[in-house]
Amino acid sequence: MARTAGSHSEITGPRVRTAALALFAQHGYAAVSMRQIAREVGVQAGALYNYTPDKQSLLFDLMRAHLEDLLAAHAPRDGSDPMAGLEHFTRFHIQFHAERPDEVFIAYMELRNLSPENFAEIEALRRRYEDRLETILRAGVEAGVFAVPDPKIATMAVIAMLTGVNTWFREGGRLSLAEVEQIYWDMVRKSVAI
Amino acid sequence: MARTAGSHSEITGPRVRTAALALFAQHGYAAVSMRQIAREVGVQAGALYNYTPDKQSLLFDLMRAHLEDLLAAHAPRDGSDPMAGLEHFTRFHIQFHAERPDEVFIAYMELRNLSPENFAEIEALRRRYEDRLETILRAGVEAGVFAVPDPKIATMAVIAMLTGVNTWFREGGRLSLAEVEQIYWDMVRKSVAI
DNA sequence: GTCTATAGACCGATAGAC
DNA sequence: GTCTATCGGTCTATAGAC
Repeated sequence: MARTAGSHSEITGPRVRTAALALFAQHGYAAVSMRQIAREVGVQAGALYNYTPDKQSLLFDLMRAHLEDLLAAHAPRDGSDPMAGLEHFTRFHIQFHAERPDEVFIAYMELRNLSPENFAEIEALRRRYEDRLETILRAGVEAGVFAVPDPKIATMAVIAMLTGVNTWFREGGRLSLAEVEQIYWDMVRKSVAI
Repeated sequence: MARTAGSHSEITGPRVRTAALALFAQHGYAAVSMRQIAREVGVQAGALYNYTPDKQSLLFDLMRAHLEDLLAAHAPRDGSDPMAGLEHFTRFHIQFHAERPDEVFIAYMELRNLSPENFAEIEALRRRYEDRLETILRAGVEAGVFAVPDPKIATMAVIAMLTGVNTWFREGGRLSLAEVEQIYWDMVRKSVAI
């Protein structure tokens, strides 16, 4: 929608990020121009630079916000048993990712478009999340309830399996998310079972 | 390397595809220019159009060739038992994908840069490959050796888990590919076990 | 088959008026 | 805070000489 001149800083800032998120997810960071983002927001291209120093920061901020949300939303519960921790992680991961397909897509697909410094920061955040699962698996091995020869590999295998839901799951399809969750939990549980 | 004028059609054609593959994998299709590809090959940009009608066809041909190689390399063995079929599929998938990281990366990451017609053709090829695994899983369920409530979902879960190897595996790392193969086969086997 | 040159268009980012 | 205008550069694809 076209817009006349005026002051809208509290509205326009979030709108810029929302538009960038949708466009980056659909066409890819490199294929999206600042002019396209501006058109979606309803401002001219130059006005975007009141909200971001450059295009790269726009991508970085979206990815960082997503991973910080992820870490904040998954509160690891210390002391609880590994099996309950693994079930909680599995169901949480599927739900959280299903609610944010665009953010997830960007966080996986646009890593190569980050500057080296930004890439390092994003990878560190992702690693912190992976460590949550690795910790659960190691605790389960020590407790004798999981049979996992290499917890690091098992962590990567489980996360890849769970994140894969986003490539095919669509709301209103053959299965509800709760059904999908149950099927994946059964597979995860068995895959690390004694 | 710079090149003087002359006839090199049998050499240059494959070199164009090789250069495009490496550059698309590293920087992404949208971020790579025809000039970059030409520079890598050692010709001027205009000469590329002797080998491809346009940039889109270059991407499409790389993805189609990869998926046709995949289907040709995985000969399904009819009549053999489901457990052997699943182990063969698992080990084959890991090996085949580990040998072609660039092709795999492109085939997953650049789908949105295909024209609608090309996308449909690529997706049909991928679907044919997924059907191979689904057939194995259904046979195992009928034979009573697998416990899989939804073979379609289990197919997606297993393939996502196996393809995930490519995101972290590096030759010469802590584990050999044979060790990785064994760990993943154990997890796949258990995840569909009774 | 490759070259040079170029068309027609788009890009990120900035300057200065309001 | 947004606008218009623009700089200096990029791009895909094509034309025509050799």
